Amino acid sequence: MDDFRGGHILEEKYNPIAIEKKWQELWHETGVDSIVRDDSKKKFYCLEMFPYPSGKIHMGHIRNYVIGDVITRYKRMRGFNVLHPMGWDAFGLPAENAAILHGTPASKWTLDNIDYMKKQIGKIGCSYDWSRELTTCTPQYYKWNQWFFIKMLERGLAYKKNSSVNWCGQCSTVLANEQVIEDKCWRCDSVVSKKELEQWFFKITAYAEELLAGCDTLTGWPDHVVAMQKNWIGKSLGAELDFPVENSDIKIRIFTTRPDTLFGATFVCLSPAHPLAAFLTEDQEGLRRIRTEYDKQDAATAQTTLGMFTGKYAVNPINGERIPIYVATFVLMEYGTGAIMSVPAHDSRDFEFATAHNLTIKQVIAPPEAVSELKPLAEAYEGEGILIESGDFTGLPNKEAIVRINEYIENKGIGTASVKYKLRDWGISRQRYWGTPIPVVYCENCGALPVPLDELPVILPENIELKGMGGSPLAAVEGFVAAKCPKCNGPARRDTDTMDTFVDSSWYFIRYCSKMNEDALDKPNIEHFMPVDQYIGGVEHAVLHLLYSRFFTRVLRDLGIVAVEEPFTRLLTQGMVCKETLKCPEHGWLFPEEAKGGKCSQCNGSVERGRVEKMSKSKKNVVTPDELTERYGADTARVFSLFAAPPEKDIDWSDQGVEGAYRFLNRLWTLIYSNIEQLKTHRQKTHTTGPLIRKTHQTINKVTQSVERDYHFNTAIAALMELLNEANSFRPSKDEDYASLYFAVRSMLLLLSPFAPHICEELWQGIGEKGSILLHSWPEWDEEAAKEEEIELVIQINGKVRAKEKVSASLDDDNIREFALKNIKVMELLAAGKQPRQKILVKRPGSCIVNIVF
RNA sequence: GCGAAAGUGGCGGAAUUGGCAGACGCGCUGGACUUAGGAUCCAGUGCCUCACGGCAUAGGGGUUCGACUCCCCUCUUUCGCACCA
Repeated sequence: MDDFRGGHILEEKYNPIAIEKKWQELWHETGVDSIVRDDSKKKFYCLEMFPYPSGKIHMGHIRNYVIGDVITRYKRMRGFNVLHPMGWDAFGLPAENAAILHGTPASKWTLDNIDYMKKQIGKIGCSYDWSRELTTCTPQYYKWNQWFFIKMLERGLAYKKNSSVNWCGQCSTVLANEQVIEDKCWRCDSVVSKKELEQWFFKITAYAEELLAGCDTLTGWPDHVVAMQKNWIGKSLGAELDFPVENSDIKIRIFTTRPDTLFGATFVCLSPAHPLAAFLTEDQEGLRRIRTEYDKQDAATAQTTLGMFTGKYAVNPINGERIPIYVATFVLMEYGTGAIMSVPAHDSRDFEFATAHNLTIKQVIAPPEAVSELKPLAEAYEGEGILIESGDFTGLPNKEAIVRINEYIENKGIGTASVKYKLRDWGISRQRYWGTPIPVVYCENCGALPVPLDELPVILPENIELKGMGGSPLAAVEGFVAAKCPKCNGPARRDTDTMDTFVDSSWYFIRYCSKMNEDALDKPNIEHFMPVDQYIGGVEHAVLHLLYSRFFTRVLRDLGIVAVEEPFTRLLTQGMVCKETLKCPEHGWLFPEEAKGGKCSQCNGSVERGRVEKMSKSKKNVVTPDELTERYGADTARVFSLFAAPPEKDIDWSDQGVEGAYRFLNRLWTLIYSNIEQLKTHRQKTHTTGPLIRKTHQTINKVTQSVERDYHFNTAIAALMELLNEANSFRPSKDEDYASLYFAVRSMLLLLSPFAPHICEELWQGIGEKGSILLHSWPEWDEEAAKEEEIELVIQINGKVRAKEKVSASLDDDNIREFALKNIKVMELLAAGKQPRQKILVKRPGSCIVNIVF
């Protein structure tokens, strides 16, 4: 700790590059910047979404990590024992693509990238506990993916079923969704088709209800993210009913959310993929055409009225009516039962279909105000109403009818109340190389068997040649595929698929609770640190990653590993980093240096200023962290990105804004440097009162409130700028003035240190404080010292501001009102004979308002 | 189409529970110091008006002594979902 003994000499000029390097090294060497577990303090777990090691850190990462770092440093100064880890989401397709295209082994590519990115992260001065650094592509990590897989298999939460994948016939390989570009293969440009493969699934639907109910406990999450989760789970209440097929003992089971409209069902629709479709349809050729359309349709291309009559009729079980059975492409096999009853009068899709096919439309719900006079419907009526032409249920409000009809069908044995979810089970098989091997072997005699737990991990072979042809790359690796059956010891072969990388990120926050040299699932560690108190990341993970993590946490809870059910108490979804784009009508997007003087450097044509868009290489509006830290230093980069907007909003990158942040730090430096001797001398003197002391207390208050209230760092920094402005215009002459200045400067450094740690540490040492500023506690404000002696009295007449005057803060309410009445403008009105009807007084900190109403 | 969020100066953005709209920064204007300034410092800067004053928080209405804030309608933008029966 000798390095923090004070007596440090400041350079005249602020030199961020030198001081940042110095302190980063010193903090690292002395361990000041890493936080060790200390059970005497309250824990705080602050986590940023770990990066995929794509090669370089970009501004989005920087923003994410800086927000997390500020929270970490702030909470630490407030006396918390903060867990703040970092790691690498290291499995994934880009590494595999690099291997296919350039022959670089995926592991080397990944580890090299991690090396480089770790250096970049170090340069922005974030304080991580690197003893917990994890890399998901290491066997030590993915072993546990396999372990969880087997545990889930044992509990029936992992199972195999057929599912379709994107298939490129030309390359004879499976494609991930992101490798399919406009229905074509990313490499050979040939058309992609669907292929059925047997794949592994995790039964997330078993937790659907719990995940949905848990949404209501996520009070620390942004509302829209919770809404997206609920919407994704998509619960709907309804009923399942059997519609018998005429002249047969076959029944068609349908799902509906509107049993109240049962009397209005005028036809039944089957999905083209429904097993009964082929069985019932007379025109097989026609069905085949529709099936082809159905298979290739997606949300954008779907036709709403494509379908055909099967030639058969069904019986409406509630009234015995004979209604036709259709096949329709708008009915999805994956949802509900793959068959519906169509009620064209009360469902817009059914209405459209019925109109196109000339089918009966029978109204059974009337709007409450129009029961007596019904007109033919021009569109489906989907609102509330009263049942009509519905047998014994006629006259009931439809809400009530749902309940009564559900009871009726259950009693009659023709149906049952039913709950459906949009949420599907999570398919985790990937026909890919760079991922966690699925720990299953197939024996000819014994079938599919999990690898015994004590044989884990199943190691992913490295340095294999990837050609990008054929099915799963691992299938071509002889040494990997060959295995022994754990049951009969006979020859067996391994599953050659790997797991979805979302598996890796579904529990990494639990792994961090223990150091890398400790047991991965150490219960006391997990119990101590979980849940994550503050999670920070992009909205793009609002559904999948967060939902999978919530699912995994519950599975791990059921396995006795975790005690909590929700992994993330508070969630902050930070906005994107955007920048203005520049475009030449001839040459497209331009770099700023190609558009000097508003002219395109190639054709000299005038440049259009494009929209402000998310930074991306293709739009040529990227600022790299490297150029920024080399030019201005990390502290400037940090201050700008925090000052530009509150964290949840997008920020608009501006080079001039960065300059502004840099100037702010320079002004701070200059203020301290130019008063350094007096500051050092008056360090010990107790300060007195005065405007600067008062402003300092107010600033401590303001900064603390801004941080506490939703991490609004932009207003916190603004308050510090105000204090600096006031300190700059303060002209000290007496000893006590310098003592005041010292107090202001010292507080300012403490308050600014989470935002700009390097410069604050340098100046802290410069003014002769002892010990690292990082270990200092957050300053407290004194309510009394922050109070103004004089307050501003705003005088309103009929709600309009007419005058402002300074009055003593000690005046009581009546005195203030009296004072306001003596105002010249008020007097004029009084003299004119008007009588005030009301005198409303509002007190605010530092000011008060009197509204005189005539 | 459905759902959610948002709309404030030339720009990014401020404004506890309804209580001085525009904090702070950028930009711009003028000045100082300079051989010079794209450095630094000082002053000014919502709009209209010579001024008194008036008008301003997407637009329109309402509640209120008082509305960026609450209520109703309209417009625009962004995001999510998109045949989920």
